This record gives sequence, C-alpha cells and structure tokens, in this order.
Amino acid sequence: MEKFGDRIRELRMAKGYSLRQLAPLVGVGFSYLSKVENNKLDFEGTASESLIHRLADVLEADEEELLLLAHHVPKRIADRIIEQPSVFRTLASLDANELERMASQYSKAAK
Amino acid sequence: MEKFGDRIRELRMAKGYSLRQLAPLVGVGFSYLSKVENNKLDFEGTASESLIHRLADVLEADEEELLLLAHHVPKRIADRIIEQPSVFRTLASLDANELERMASQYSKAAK
DNA sequence: CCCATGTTGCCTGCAAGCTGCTACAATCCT
DNA sequence: AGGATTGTAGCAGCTTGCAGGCAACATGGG
Repeated sequence: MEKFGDRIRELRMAKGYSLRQLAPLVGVGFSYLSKVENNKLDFEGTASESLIHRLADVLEADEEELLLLAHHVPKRIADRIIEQPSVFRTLASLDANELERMASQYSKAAK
Repeated sequence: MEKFGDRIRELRMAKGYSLRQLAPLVGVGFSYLSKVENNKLDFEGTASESLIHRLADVLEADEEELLLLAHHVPKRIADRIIEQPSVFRTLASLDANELERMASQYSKAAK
C-alpha cells in the first residue's frame, strides 16, 4: 500500500516542483519536506495536519485522502464519531467485508 | 449531553474516593484532577489519553466511552478507519438517522 | 566543472500536560 | 465551636514530544 510520502512526491513531481520550490509555498524548509517524502521523520512521526492542509491546497489534492494516508482521522469524520459514538463503536467491530457491503449500498446513491 | 469531567466525578464518587485519594492512584496531583472534573483545563485542553487510560483502569470504567467523551477517537476505531478509509468517508457523509438505522441492524447481532 | 537537486544528522523552539505549591470556602464530625 | 476533610482556583515552573530549521554532504545532468 502506498505511503503518505510517496503520494506527496507523486503530486509534487506532477506539478514539476523541486523540493526547494515547493517548500516556501507550503511554509516549511526543503529539508523537512525531503524527510516527509521519505517517511523519515524523527521518531516515526507524521506531518502535522496543518502542513497536510497546505500541501493539499498547493498540490490541488484531496485533503482527506492525504490525512488518511498520514494516519490522521480527518476532523469531519472525527466529529461524526464524537456525535454518534455508539454507532461507530458498533461499525468498528464489523469485519472488512460486512463494512464494504454496507457502504456500497450508499455509495451508489452518492450524488 | 454529559461532559467528560462530570462522568469522571460520577465514577469517582461511586467508588467513594476523594480527589486526594484518587490522584495518586492515577499518578497526577489532586488539584489537576479537580480541574479535569470541572472541565477547567488551561486553554480548553483535554486530559491525555494515558491519563484517561489509568482513570478507566482504577475506576473500572469503559475506556472507549471516556475517550469519546473527552473527544478523542479511540485507537481501535482510528485503526479501522485507516484500514478502510473509503468506507468511513462514505459513512461519515450519511445523516444521523440513516446511521442509526444501519448500525441497529448489527447491534442486535452483537455476540 | 557547476549547479541544481535530494539526503541526513543534529539542533532548537514551543506548546501540551502536568507539578506543586498556596490560599480559601464549604461541609462534616464529635 | 473547632478541627479535619474536601473541593476550587490561581499561578509559576518543569518536562517531553515533536514540528521544523540548518549545515554539510552526496549525486546526477549538461
């Protein structure tokens, strides 16, 4: 499965940016970006949510996709979980196949 | 809706502990516990996950319930979301009633 | 050769989560 | 009544994790 850093690199390349070009656009140093792309952050950490937000913006990518790749739960989803804890506790107990079937019913209806 | 601090107070009372008794059992100072129970932490912060863990342990409470009250997403649930992002992105878009109905099908089937 | 690019190790700054007083008010106990 | 226990609150300070910076270095293209 694709890692967060790999995806960022793809997106950056697609835009034709070098590390030194992209870095100022998202407000960090180029060497930090390098570590992000190589998943070499100290202590196995991940990029901050605010950096991911800026990356998604500049690289015109799907912010939630990036957050999830970086193992962050997007706020929109977290908020739903806090609102309806029991529902999500139940859902989280289902196995992968059941969940897929359940969601597929609705993804068809997605406008 | 009940707040985190209120719930902790309930649980502590039920066990007959005073703040000064409970504090050392969970490894914090009693004045800090007081602030936790009154939701008066500096800058609207929340108790750390590790403290919540110890509280659940000592007070024999449901750790996930406490985490959710403190607006943390339990790791078990976060992990499921990371595993199946698209499913949960879909589910998070449904409205409250739909979600309730959906989950109620399964909660009956609970072990 | 130059220069742009990317990599890496070490350093820093800051905020979160707490400590640990202090003082005070309310309630309970006998 | 008075002492003990309890909870509330303010405040200064510490510690640790972590986002990010910096400098030096490696590599590759024209």
